[in-house]
Amino acid sequence: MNYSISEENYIKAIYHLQGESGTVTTNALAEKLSTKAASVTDMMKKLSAKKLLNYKPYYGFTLSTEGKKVALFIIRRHRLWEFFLSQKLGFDWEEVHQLAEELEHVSNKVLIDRLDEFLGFPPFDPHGDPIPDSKGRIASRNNLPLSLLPKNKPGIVCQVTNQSAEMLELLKHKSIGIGTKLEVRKHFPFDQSLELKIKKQIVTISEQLAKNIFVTYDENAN
Amino acid sequence: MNYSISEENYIKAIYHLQGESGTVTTNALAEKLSTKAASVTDMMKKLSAKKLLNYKPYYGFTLSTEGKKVALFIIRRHRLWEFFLSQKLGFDWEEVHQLAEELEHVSNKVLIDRLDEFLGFPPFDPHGDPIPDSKGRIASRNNLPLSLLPKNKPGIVCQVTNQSAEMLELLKHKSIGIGTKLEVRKHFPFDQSLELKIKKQIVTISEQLAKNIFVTYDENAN
DNA sequence: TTTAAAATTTAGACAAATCTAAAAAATGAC
DNA sequence: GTCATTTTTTAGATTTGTCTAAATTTTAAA
Ligand SMILES: [Mn+2]
Ligand SMILES: [Mn+2]
Ligand SMILES: [Mn+2]
Ligand SMILES: [Mn+2]
Repeated sequence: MNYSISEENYIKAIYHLQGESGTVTTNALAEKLSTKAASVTDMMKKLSAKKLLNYKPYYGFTLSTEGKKVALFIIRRHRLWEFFLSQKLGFDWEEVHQLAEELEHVSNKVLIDRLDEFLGFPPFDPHGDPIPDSKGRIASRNNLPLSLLPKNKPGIVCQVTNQSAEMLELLKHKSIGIGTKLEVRKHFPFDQSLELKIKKQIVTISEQLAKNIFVTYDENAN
Repeated sequence: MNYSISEENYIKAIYHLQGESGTVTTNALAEKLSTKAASVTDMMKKLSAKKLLNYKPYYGFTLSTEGKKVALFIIRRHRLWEFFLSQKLGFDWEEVHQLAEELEHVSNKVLIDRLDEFLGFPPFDPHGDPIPDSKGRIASRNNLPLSLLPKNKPGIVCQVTNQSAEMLELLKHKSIGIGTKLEVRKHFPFDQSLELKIKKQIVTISEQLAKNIFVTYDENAN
C-alpha cells in the first residue's frame, strides 16, 4: 500500500510509456528513467512480486489493474502540485514539472484531497493534462490535434503532449500557451508545416510542434 | 550542499536537542529518532566528515555553524508548510506536524521563498514557533511563560513548546490555542497549578501544562 | 582506587537501489 | 534454419542506512 520514491518513479514511467495498453520494454524504461537495463529488471521483479505488474521475462511488462490505480494516484499528486505551483506560487509552466517530481511523493490522501479542494478541483494541469479525481477518474475532452483543426476556424490550445524544456521554450517563443486562441491559415503538404494566426500575428510552426499541440474546437460556433 | 532525508532528520533533531548550545548525547538522539545508538554513531561520522558537526567520540556532538544553517533551513521549510496546511488547507494544529515532516524534505530554495511570499511572510507557525526567514533569521518576541504572567492581567497565548499529540489534545479540551486571551486568577503553591479565566470560564491547568504555554503581555496595557 | 554499570563505538550482517560485466534468450538477416 | 546481433537477465560489487551483538570507554559507586 505504500511505495518507495524509486518504486513510484518506475510505476509512473511505465504508465506513461504503455499509454493505451502497449507493452513496455526494459530498454525503453531504462532510457526514460536514465538508468540501466539491469536496474530495471531488478525493479520489475520487485513490482511483479507486489502484483503491480504483468511481467513475462524477456517479453516486457504492463501495469496490472492495481498498478494502474497506483500510477493514477501518483499522477494526481503530480498534476495537482503543478497546478498549485503555477496558479498560487506563480511559477512558469516549464518550471513546475521538476518541482512536482519531488512533491508528488508526499502521498497522504487527505492532504491531496484538501489540496484539490483548495485549488477548486481543477480538471487540467498547466500543460493541459487531465488531473485524476480522488477516485482516479480522468475527465475526457474532445481534443483535436492542431493538424486536424479546419482552416480559418478558431481553436483554443488546451493541451501540449510533450513537456520537454526544448518544446516549452519554442512554444513560449511563438507565444503559444494553454488557452491561446488561434486559427490555421495555411497548411503546406511538402513538410506539413502550418501558418497560424495568433492575435493578429502570423506564426509558422513545424509538423513536429503541431503534432504535440491539441485544441478544442466548437463545431457549432460561428 | 544537498542532504538525504535521513541526514536532514538527524540534523533537525540535533538542533532541537541542543537548544542553546548544549551538547547532545548518542542515546538522546537515538531516542528522539526512534533508532539505535549504533545507527546514530554511524550517522555522526558521516555528518562529521561533512563538517556539519563538532564531534568528539564518546563525548557527544553539537552542530557546527554550517550545520546550524542547514538546520534552520529545514525548520523554515517545516514551519512554512505547517502554516500552509493550517491556513490554506484547514488542517488542525495537531495534524500539521506529521504532514510537514514529509514536505520539509522538498528543499528547493526558490519554491520555499515563493511559498513564504504566498503565505504573507508569516513570522510564526501554527504552534507559535518562529519561522526562520530566507536568510535563516528568527524573529524574537517578548515571550512570558504562563507561570510568570501577573495575576489578573490579560495575556495572549502565543506559543506552546511541546507539540505532542497528548499535549495538543489537552489544550484543545481546555479551549486553549494560539491567540487565546486569558488571565491567571489563582496560583496554588502546593502543586503550582493555575486557575485561568478564559472567555468568562474558569479553567484549571497543571504545572506541566503551564510550563509549555507562553503568552505575550503588554505591561503598558490597562 | 578499584570495579561494576552505563554509554558509546566497532564489527559484522542485511535490505534497498544502483552499477558493470558476463551469460542467456530472442530476433532478424542470410 | 543457422548464426550474428540485439535485448534482457543474472552475477557480483557498491553505497546508504539500518540492525544486533560484542568490544571499548566513561562514569560513578563502593
Ligand atoms: Mn518523481
Ligand atoms: Mn503536467
Ligand atoms: Mn522529516
Ligand atoms: Mn510547528
